[in-house]
Amino acid sequence: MTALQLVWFKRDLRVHDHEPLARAASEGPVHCLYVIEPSLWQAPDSSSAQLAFVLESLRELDRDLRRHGLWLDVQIGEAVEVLAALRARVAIAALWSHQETGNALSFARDRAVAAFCREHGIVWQEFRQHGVVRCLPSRDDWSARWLALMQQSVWRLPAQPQSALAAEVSPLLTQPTVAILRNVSTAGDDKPARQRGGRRAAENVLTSFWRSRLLRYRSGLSSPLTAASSCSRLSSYLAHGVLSLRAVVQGTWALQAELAADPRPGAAHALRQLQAFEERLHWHCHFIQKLESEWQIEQRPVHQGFIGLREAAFDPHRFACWQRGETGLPLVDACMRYLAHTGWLNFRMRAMLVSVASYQLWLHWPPLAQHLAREFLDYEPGIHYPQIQMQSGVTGINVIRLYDPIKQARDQDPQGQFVRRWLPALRRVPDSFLFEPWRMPVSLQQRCGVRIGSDFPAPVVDPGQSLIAARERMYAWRQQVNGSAESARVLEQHGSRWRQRRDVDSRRKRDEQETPHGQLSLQGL
DNA sequence: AGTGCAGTTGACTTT
DNA sequence: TAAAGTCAACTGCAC
Repeated sequence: MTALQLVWFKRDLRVHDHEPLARAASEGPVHCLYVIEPSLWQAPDSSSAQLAFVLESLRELDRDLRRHGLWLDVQIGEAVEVLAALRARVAIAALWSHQETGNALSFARDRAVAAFCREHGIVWQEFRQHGVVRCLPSRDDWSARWLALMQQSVWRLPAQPQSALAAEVSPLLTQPTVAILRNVSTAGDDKPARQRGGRRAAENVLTSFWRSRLLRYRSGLSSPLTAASSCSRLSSYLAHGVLSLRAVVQGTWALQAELAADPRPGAAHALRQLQAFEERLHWHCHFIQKLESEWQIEQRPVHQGFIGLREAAFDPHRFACWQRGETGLPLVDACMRYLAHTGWLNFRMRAMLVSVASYQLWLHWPPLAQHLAREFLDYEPGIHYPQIQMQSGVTGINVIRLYDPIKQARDQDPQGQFVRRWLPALRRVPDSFLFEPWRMPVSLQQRCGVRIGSDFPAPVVDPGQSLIAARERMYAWRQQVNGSAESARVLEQHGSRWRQRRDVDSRRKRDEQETPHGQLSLQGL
């Protein structure tokens, strides 16, 4: 019996550009494993829709592996138990996987696996798949590290990888992978319009973005009406690793190079869109790094001076209204229902949902984070928690952004198509009242066939007053923590160095203008 | 043709 | 990926 190279798939459900798989395959016979871990899928931040997306991706992963003479062994159980059972039957030469920046549960699971490996003398080889650095000493040279990783060439499987004999490994040999997947229940997948998992779907989305949708990227990003087709829509595929971030970055660079050499007038426009997109790929890793560097921020605020800000004031009724899309604020409710239906929402509207919950409704952020984690098909813990905390104003280092849902509606959905589509009760309300239907006189309500308070909820808070109150509370609180050692620590540990660099640049530019030197100073003589 | 003025736009600051 | 306010520059128009 030859010892096998065990490749453990987690949030990296692909064959292309898979470093652990490629390296393991050059070492000896490979066995590919995915573990459906009940403790993770029963956790309050995961949902059946996400599981269904993963199962769809596993099905295609198995198919792609079989094209290379390999196959995917899908096991159900806790990771350490599954590994122990495997080890009882076959010799494991090494465990190969990508590093994962997950939640506290997957972190604990990884520690248990590490202990198991140590105990049994199994070497666990982990590799980076994002521009995220374990045990990052300083944020200062982070961008350079990101660039270096993205510039490395993509990994390919050796031509003829050697598969570990299935008979040796699996007692379920008679049951092909697809049958196992079919038996996993996804009851409760309540998102009829969600994206489908799998490599084929991912490639189609990527291709349509690069071929055409790209051109409306910047202009269509903000409005919920256009975002679904203008945004890249890669997030779910990146979150589950169906696409490799590096491959997307390199594809973006290649297309940029092509466009830079293209003399046609449209090329410059396309190039600008791609630059905006590339910036966001950067931010992707910047945020994940925060959770990697400080895993505790899943539970407590990044800035500990914000402990106590909202906890005691938590109002379960307001929270339930927000969750169900029944706040009585039309754009907020429309967005929540759209999200429940599709598992996706564009960035600006996500920010608005969190802002309204955090400020107007004055809700503590962890319950918001948990609800949205389940709703987002593209839930990526490393992006999720830092983002929610930033939008709810407890990081202490970011500008407080208070969204006015009425202004957002007027800006992003001026004709009210989005609101009317997702809130049929308001379909006949005229534009002038659509975003503040509670202002309608009763006679008008009757004429539009909607009674505010029964057919459509009355607003759960006064949106104007609650916004003003929240602003006052936030600035008072910030005043109090300003200049504290904690503020300096957060900035040092998590702050983007981008702003700093720009400040230096603009200061240099200003200095050059004010005190001309060298040849420039001769110009006026 | 130049001036004054109201209204608009954009860059920047403040909360 | 805020919103509101300030200010200077600009625009169109009347005289």
